[in-house]
Amino acid sequence: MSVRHGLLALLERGSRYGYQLRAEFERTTGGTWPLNIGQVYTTLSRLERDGLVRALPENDGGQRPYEITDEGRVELTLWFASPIERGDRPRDELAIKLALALTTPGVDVRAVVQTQRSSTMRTLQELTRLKAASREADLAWRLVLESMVFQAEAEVRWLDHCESSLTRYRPPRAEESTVDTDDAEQAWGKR
Amino acid sequence: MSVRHGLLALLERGSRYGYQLRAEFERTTGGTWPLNIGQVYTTLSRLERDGLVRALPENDGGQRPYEITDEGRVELTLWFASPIERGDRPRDELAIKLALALTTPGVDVRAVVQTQRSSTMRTLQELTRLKAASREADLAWRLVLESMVFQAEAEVRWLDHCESSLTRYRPPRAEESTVDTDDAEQAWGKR
DNA sequence: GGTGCCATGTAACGCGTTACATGATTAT
DNA sequence: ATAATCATGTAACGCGTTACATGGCACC
Repeated sequence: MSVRHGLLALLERGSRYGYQLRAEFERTTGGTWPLNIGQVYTTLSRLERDGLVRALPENDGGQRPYEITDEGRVELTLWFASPIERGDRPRDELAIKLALALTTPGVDVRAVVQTQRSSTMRTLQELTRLKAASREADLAWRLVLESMVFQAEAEVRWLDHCESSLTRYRPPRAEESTVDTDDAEQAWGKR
Repeated sequence: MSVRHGLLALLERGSRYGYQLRAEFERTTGGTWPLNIGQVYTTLSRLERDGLVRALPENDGGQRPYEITDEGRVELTLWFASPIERGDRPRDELAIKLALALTTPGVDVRAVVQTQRSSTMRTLQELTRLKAASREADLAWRLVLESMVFQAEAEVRWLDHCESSLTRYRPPRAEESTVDTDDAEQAWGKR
């Protein structure tokens, strides 16, 4: 929903057409998340269908600007007023990968952790470089950048935490409960 | 791709059918990200189509187990071996929301930050509760939990950072560059 | 006999991405 | 002239979610 609401927010500043919307969206987020132009048009169509946006007549330059409707303003206000909850976020692929690596035979979990750590550290360096190059006037873009820095730092800390947990952890002996036979008939077959 | 690769990883432990896959997936991630059963079947179909998985004949119980193929094992190994890069991740809705809130007229950015902060703090409490209730044996689930804790903590720190930036920041006077007129003809019209 | 869980699917839709088609204007 | 950029769209596909349909089996 980021794009949908993002476009709505941009239209709250005044009427815009597709290409402008993409450019402004990418500008305020510093080009971090490039926005496909095709998606702008399809999203505008859906917004129009839902009555949150209204298409204006094509102007001299052959451009088709849109404006936000009152209903759109309500929706936008609601978006800004409601927090993003845990359930709204997409699955965390890294967490899932590590969780599964732990119980997949033949996977060197430590290697997975280390590879990710190196990659994230590189990202962190790149972010620092970008931060140094950013104009101090552009608050929005700086905050987005810093959001990514905070996240990357947290990820590194978590990866280190994972490693030390791996060291400490002794897997429970197969006395009971845990099952990792080849075919899972024991775990599920008889019930 | 989390689900696709996740299922592949589960099948590496041995042959499984749809319902089992969902249950195991949710178990190793502690039910944090519930997995729709419909998606399991469609994903299995695509995996089969791509030759990463093979359907086995229906068994006595009317179940249709799948097994991983050699090609599937290659794909899985690749997944574990390659880190998750910045470009792979989805857009961060919170960062986008805040960036846009900054330049949308009539939006109380401080209120947005505070609302989100409260929500994230509540999440953090909930996570602490869950952590206390978790069995120490289940390493995967604990690590997933802790990943979310680290992320939530980083988010709170970032929100605080945003607030203090807002306080410090004086928006650049409209002498030059910045444009926020109603219709954006000045910004784009003449070029 | 009904309720509920196990189990397998299908359909419809939204979001997101890539690629392609078509023109107009601008720059070299 | 032709190459690049601006600008608007369409098509196809993957992933994800919700809802619905169907059937078997167990339990009360």
